[in-house]
Amino acid sequence: MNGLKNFHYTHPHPAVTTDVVLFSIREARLELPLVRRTGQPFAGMWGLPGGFVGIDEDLESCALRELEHETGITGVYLEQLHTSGRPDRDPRERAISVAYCALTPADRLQIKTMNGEKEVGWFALERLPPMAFDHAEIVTMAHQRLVAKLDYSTIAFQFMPETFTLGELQTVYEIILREPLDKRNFRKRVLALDRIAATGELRRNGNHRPARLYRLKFPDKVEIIK
Amino acid sequence: MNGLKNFHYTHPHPAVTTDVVLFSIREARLELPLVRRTGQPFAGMWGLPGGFVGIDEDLESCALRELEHETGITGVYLEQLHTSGRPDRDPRERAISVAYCALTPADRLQIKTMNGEKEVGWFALERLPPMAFDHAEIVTMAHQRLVAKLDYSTIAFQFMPETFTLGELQTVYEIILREPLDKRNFRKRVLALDRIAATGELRRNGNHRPARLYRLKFPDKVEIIK
DNA sequence: AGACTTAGTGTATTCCTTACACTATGAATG
DNA sequence: CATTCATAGTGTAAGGAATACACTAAGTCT
Repeated sequence: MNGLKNFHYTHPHPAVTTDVVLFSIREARLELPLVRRTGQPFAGMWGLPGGFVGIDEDLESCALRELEHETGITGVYLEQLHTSGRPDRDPRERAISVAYCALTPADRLQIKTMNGEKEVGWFALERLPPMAFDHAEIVTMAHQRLVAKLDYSTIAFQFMPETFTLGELQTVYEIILREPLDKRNFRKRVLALDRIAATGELRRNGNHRPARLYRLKFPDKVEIIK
Repeated sequence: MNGLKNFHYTHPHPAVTTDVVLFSIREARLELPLVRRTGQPFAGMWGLPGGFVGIDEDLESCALRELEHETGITGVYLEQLHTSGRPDRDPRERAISVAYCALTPADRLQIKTMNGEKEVGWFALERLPPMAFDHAEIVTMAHQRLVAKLDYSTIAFQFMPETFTLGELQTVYEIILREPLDKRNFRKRVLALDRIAATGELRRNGNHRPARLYRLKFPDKVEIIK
């Protein structure tokens, strides 16, 4: 805390923050974590996880640090989304927010929720609460980006756990696109990408034929396709 | 100038700048304007037009203002590109740059070059000089974005003057893509977009049949296509 | 009048996308 | 142990989109 120090500039500098829209697929919905704000402004309201950029801190590091600090979530896929700088977006002082879009498989969550002092809530994209600042706009932008990237990149693979079935992968696409897909065409297309490989293992769940398990060939890479 | 004033904060704030990569097609090349730096750091080197964001100034306004101030160019198409914030990118102080990608037809230029004190130079994308800060990286990103957007948006139309021929439009595409296109297929595709309309006028230049002139139906709109 | 230069036009083929229905396999049930 | 149940897994035909390709049109220049 620098509460007692002062920093001087010959011209005024804006505050810079990062904010993260972290998507995950939970309970067959596209959901994201929001943090209950404790201080002013917008105290008590929900907002994106984020905070001020350290003076020697990279923007991505800041986004990841604040995400971990406020939600306990680490190891996500992260890409820069947009920088919002409307002069009136923060009533206290000029604040510029560099927004990031992040994706993570649902099985990486819940390891350490409620580690900070702040309340964290998961919200379905369809049922978002009123949000602080211009965070609603940022979420909209992130969603548009996600949908757009679905069909020219391998971004959806970032929702998948270590191993997964083709049925599960198809379900992820269907949830994001909000429409059913043809099973045979989906498999044909996704296998033709040559980005996933069968592990040789099977998954046995319900009273039905077991499904082959697959894994990503390049787990952390999101590629432009076609 | 605020040389005598001081601004105080309880925690350090970064400086925020905007930088603009403005593409235009000149002499059958993709070119962009750079500004000779006068002050430190990188004095004497070339850099993107840009500068500090005013404390009550929108980011886009800043980009447009600095572009006009340093190069005299106005009325361009502008879209946000990327925000660079590596802590060491400016040797003086922490500086975060919001980069914009801009496009303009060549006939809007040269109206008032050299209006400021700074030297402005146009450089072919293939023959860029050494550049200040991380501006070379920013230009690379802008170029990648432009090429990518060529085939899923109507962005290339932003290079065209009020009226133009299909041959000129095809040449623009060929310059950016660095490959020749089939004339009949190009016309079929571009007319099918239904974004340009014949004016009814003809253009007579050389010793050959005159070409029909077209204009954009929605001059300022860049749309996602297909 | 003839040569030159770019404008302007249509069709056949190939490739990709889409639509579509049945068999396979293990679990659960009685 | 036979039957039911639920999801896994597979191929082909038709339609639509992208591609390859060559000649005529019209005005200028000599």
